[in-house]
Amino acid sequence: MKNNEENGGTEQAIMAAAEELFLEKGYNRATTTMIAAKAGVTHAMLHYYFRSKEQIFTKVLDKNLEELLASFRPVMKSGAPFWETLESGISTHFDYLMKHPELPNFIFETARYNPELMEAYKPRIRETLQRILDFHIDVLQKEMESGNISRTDPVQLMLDIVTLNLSAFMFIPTVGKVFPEIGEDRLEQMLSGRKAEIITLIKSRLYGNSHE
Amino acid sequence: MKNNEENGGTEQAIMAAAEELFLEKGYNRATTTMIAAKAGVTHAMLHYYFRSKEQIFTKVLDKNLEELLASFRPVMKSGAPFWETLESGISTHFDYLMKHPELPNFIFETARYNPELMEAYKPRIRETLQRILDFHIDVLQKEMESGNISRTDPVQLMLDIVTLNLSAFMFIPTVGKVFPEIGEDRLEQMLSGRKAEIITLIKSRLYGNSHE
DNA sequence: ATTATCTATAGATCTATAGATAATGC
DNA sequence: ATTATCTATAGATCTATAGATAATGC
Repeated sequence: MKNNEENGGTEQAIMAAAEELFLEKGYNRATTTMIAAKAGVTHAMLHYYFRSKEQIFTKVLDKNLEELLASFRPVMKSGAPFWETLESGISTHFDYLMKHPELPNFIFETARYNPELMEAYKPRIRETLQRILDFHIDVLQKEMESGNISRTDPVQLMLDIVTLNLSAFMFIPTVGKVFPEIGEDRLEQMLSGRKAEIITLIKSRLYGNSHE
Repeated sequence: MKNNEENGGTEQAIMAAAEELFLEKGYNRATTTMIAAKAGVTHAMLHYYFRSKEQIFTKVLDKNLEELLASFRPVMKSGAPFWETLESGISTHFDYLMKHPELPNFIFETARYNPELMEAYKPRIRETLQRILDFHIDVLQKEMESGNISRTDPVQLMLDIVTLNLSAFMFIPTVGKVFPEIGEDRLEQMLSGRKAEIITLIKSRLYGNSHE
């Protein structure tokens, strides 16, 4: 009996099922039993290929955390004028999340309820966040000194951007869970409307706006 | 053997323990075993007084959801000029959450992973949110027409305010769980810094600001 | 007699492993 | 001989209840 051709092998089938369930339910609520069922394999197979639930989860987390960190990177492609750079950063970040809408909640859930599973990634997370912060502190400082933008605490500004972007993807689908009658379409609309709104919000925070 | 004088009776002790654990861990992760242990009573007592885990949870949810909905109400004490009203609304809402920092995450967690437990509350939630929205649509419309504020989609503006306020209380403590070395003080600072920042943000969104 | 408590246990479910069995690659 | 799979089962843990026992209020 070999591998299980269709889904690219048993191991891949397990990984795929695990990823889907972990992203949807988080570490504690997604059981190995459910994962096996969804992958269409016997329960014992999970342990044959991965030894433990924690190890499967770690593989899933690894991949997805890497993706979330990557979503912050394009923010820092520099060269262009300040606002253009920042705007395209926010925009790229938002678009990235649009393609992985479950990402913010998955990482949040893990960070909050299973922080020990993130231990190994702490240095890399730290480093990424620090780098982003340093980059922006610098640029913001210069812009503020030349009077181009309002005075702001860089940490707070980063929190503005990050929490606005992330929470869009956390809250809107959750509202949909409690009120399914709102309809996918309407929720989609609200979500994609967020992007322009967030950019406008940050722009007027920095530059003011003249009642357009 | 009567009641268990100290903690105001066994029933109260169970409720208190249950509330603490449900708020911290959510419905699924807080087990009846843990609740009994924390309350210092035998496990059977939970079922003697409340019959089921679900019923204990419902009592906790009931109380806390009521509080969250109440946190939206003061936003609508009207009479004063538009911006004063809105600002005091945001501020009051933020202060309210400051006193119940676990509230946003608790309700979010329940809505996302146990929406069926919120069924009974849907009408009241709907109604509260609708009322707030209607109120603001009205006032915003007027202000926009007289050219006092920038053109905005009221739903998006409400999302701005609500997600900014709620996510402050969800993300900052969670960052603290992954990086305990940041320290309570620093986190407290970031959190209370949010309030002024959020108000400034919304104000400049509506009125612009002249680089102060 | 009623109310409160404890002990013991049922029945589900979850993670994990041991050991038998079948297929594949030499 | 190695690799993959299945069956069966161990051992934890979780929610829930039955039934015995003790305290309280008449």
